[in-house]
Amino acid sequence: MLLSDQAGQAAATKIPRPATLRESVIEAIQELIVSGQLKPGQHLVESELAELLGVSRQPVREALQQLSGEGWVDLFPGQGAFVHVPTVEEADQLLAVRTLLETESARLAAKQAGEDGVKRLRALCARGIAAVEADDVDSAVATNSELHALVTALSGNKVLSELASQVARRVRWYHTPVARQRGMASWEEHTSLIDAIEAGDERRAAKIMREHTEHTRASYMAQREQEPVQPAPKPVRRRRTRQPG
Amino acid sequence: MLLSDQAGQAAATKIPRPATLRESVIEAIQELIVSGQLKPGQHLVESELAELLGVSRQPVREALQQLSGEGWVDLFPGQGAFVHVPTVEEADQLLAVRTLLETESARLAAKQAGEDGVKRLRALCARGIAAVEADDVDSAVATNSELHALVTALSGNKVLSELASQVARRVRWYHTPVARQRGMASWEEHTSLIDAIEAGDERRAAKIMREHTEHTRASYMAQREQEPVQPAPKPVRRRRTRQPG
DNA sequence: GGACGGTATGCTGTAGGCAGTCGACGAAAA
DNA sequence: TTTTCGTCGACTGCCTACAGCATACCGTCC
Repeated sequence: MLLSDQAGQAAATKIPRPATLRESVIEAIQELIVSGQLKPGQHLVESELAELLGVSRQPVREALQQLSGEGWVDLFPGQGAFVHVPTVEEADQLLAVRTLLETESARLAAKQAGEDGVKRLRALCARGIAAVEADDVDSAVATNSELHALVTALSGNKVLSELASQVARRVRWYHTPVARQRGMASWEEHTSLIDAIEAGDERRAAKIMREHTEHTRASYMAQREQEPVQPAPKPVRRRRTRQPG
Repeated sequence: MLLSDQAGQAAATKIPRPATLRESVIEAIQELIVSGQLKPGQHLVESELAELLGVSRQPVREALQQLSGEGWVDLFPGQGAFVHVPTVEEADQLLAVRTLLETESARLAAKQAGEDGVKRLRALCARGIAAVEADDVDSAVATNSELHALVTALSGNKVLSELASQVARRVRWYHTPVARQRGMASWEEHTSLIDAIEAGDERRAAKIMREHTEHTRASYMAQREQEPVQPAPKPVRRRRTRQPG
C-alpha cells in the first residue's frame, strides 16, 4: 500500500503532535475560565499563571493575547489581562450573531450536503438523544456542539464555519452554567432540521435553525431574569494581597 | 469645569498613547502585506522581520500570532509563519460572509438608527462622492470602509460590528488591487441605503445592502476571471538563499 | 542511477532578566 | 477631615540567550 493511499483516508488520526506549550496554555486557561476558577473581571497576572501551569511567562503572554482576540479576556496595555466580564446585553448580541451565522449555515447545508453528511448528522443526533435519555448532561452538551459544528462544516463555507465555531465557543461559556435546560425538545428540533437538510429544503432548514437558536436565546434570557447579574466586579488591578503568614 | 464634563465630550482626542511595540509591529506587517512587499505564501522569519523593523523577536512573534488569528498569516507549529495565500474560493466565501453580516447590520441600523446616525452617514456619503468626483481613489476606498463600519456600528450590536469589521479588513486586502472599479454606482447605492435607513425600512435597507455587497462580489469574481490566480506559490519553508558575496 | 541515512544549519519555542510604568499607599498640607 | 504629593511595590513590556527541532544538503550503499 502506498503512503499516499493511507494519507487519502479520512482522518488517519493525525499524529498527536505534542502541541506547543502556548496551545496547551490556551486550553488550560479557557478551562479555568469556563470552570469558574478564574472569575470574570479577575486580574490575570502572568507570572502567577506561569507558575500555576509550570511554564514560563512567554507562553502565557502569547496565550493571553490569543484569548484576547477571541473575547475571553481583555487586554489593557500596561495593566495586563483581565477575564472578560460578560454582560447580559453582550450575551444577547452574541446569541443574535450566532443565530445569524447558524441560520445561514443551515441553509447552505441544505443546499449542498451529501448523503454522507446527512448520515453523520443522524449519527450525532442519535448519540445526543441517547445521552439525554441517559441523563448524561455533559455528553449531551458536547454532542450538541458537535452537531452544530458539523452543520456549519457542511455549509461548505470554511470562513463561515470558523466564525461560527468561534462564536459558539463563547456562547457556550456564557451560557453553560445556564444551559442544562431544554433536554429532549432541543433534539427533536435537531431531528427535523436534519430532515430538512436531507430534503434539500433551504427555506425550511433555515427556519428551523433560526427558531432553534432563538429558543436557546429565549431560554438564556429567561434564566438570566431569575438569577440577576453578578454585582459588577469592576476590573481593577488587584494589589497582591499579602497572605498573612 | 469638572473633568467629568470634559470626559463626557465625544472623542476628546484620546491621549495619543505611545502604542505598544506589538501594535506598531502589527500595523507595519499588515501594511507590508497589503502593499505586496510580503507576498502570499512567503515565509516570515521572525528574526528578519525583527531586524527590518528594528525591534526584537518578541513583539514580532506576538504580532504574528495576532495576525494569524485575523487570517493574515498562517502559523505552522515548528515551522513558523507564512503569509496567507488567498484563494479565489476563500475570497468568495469571505465575501459571502460579509454580505451576510452587513445585510443584518443594515437591517438593524434601519430599525434603530437615530437622526444623528443618519446625519453622520450622509456626511460620509458626501465625502465619498466628492472623492470619486475628484478621482481620489484611495480616499474613496477609505471612506467606503468608514461608511460600512458606521452602518454596522449603528446596528447597535457590538459583537456583530466587530466581526464585520474584521471580515471587512480581510476583504479589503483580497480585493483592494481589484476594487478600483465601480466608482459612482457604488455611491448611488449607498445613498439609497441611507434613505432606507432613515425611513426605518428594515426590509429595503437589508435588500439594498445585500445587492450592494453582491455587486462587489460579482465585480471581484469577474475581475478574477480576467487575471487568473497566481501560480500556486506553495508555502514551503524557504532556505536562506545564501547571498553570493 | 536512485534511495537512504548522517550531518549541518537555520529557525522556532522557551526561559530568564532588566528597565519602565502604573497603581496603591502613606505622609504632609490646606 | 479632605486633598495633594511623594514614595514604594509590583507587574508588564521588551530584550537576550539557549535548547530542540525541522529541513536541506551530501556522501554512501544498493
